[in-house]
Amino acid sequence: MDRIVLHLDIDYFFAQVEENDRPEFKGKPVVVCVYSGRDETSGAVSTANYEARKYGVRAGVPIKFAIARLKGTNAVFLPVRHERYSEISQGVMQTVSGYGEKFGYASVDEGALDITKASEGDYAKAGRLAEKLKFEILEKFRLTCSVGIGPSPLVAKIASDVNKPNGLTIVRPQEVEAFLSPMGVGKIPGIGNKSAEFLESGGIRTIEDLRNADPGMLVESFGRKTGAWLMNAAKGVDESEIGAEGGQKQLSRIKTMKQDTRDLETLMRETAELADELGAELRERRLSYKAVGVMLVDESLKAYSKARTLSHPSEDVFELRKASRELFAQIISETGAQFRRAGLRVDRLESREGQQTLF
DNA sequence: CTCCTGGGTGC
DNA sequence: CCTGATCCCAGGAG
Repeated sequence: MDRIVLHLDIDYFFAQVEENDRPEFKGKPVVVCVYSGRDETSGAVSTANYEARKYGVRAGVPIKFAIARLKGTNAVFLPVRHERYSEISQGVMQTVSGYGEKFGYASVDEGALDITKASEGDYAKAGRLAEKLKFEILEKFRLTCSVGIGPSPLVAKIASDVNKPNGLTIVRPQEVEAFLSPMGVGKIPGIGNKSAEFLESGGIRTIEDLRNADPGMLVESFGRKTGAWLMNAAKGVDESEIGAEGGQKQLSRIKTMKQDTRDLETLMRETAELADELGAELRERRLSYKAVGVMLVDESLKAYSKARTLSHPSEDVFELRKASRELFAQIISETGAQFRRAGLRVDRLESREGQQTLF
């Protein structure tokens, strides 16, 4: 039996949760923000509802830009509440996972489900399953979502994206080529702005163009692995198994500082809390780390990073502080830049004694 | 092969 | 005007 995959994406997730928690926000532009604290309105938009999107306010735009665009409207600006979204996400994804065999958590608002058996290989039945799932999520969580169904995780994900919000798009195997052909190459997950621009500069605009592109050129430009992925993706081919993801590999925290600095002690002070947070999370989840990394971003937003592998796995915050001090000092000595943002990372995580599974 | 850095992604 | 978190890959050095 050929595989059938369902991909689900909760619509404008963070903003939709805020609308549910504060029904008086419904109908207004809602902008969920990550405030950096540098000044009152510095930061970026995390999620905006559709009312706000009408004004060009989308994820990633500066908050100041959003304020300017929404001036004169009754827009609501809210800070992100990750714990709240995460709690709801777990409930939704639990519901989703009950509808199929294998489930994969793609992100806080996205999941993929293998429904080959649940649908008996029948797309009509798969569609009815999706309708039922959407209804249950609406009833239980008052959330709308967009669903795609297709013969591979890739096609299902792209399908979930074409009809939003509250969409359901089914792409049968014999329809895959016609479905993908006219789309821009940027619809393929993994092809962002940079890669799309590069491809377009070579005359490759649509997925059909990509399918007919020279494989040698793709491998030369993108490397062996990504080149091969692109050639397969253009045909909708994606053999990856759902739910095969390993445990978490890294944890990181980065913050924007009120003042630019290149002083080591200031950087240590600014990142002390980040180290504590990472330490707490390691403890809670019973993880140890085998490498430490630091990140700095200068005034022109250029990124610097350094990392070091430890001789033994550690679970200790002091070890993290000590290593980060040395890494920060190295970057400072190698450049004259003033830094705007500073961050810490613990890497190559492993489950501590007790063989608890990670997820 | 392992480690490290930088770049890209995507939300 | 410019957030924060994660993963993946390429390519160079050792």
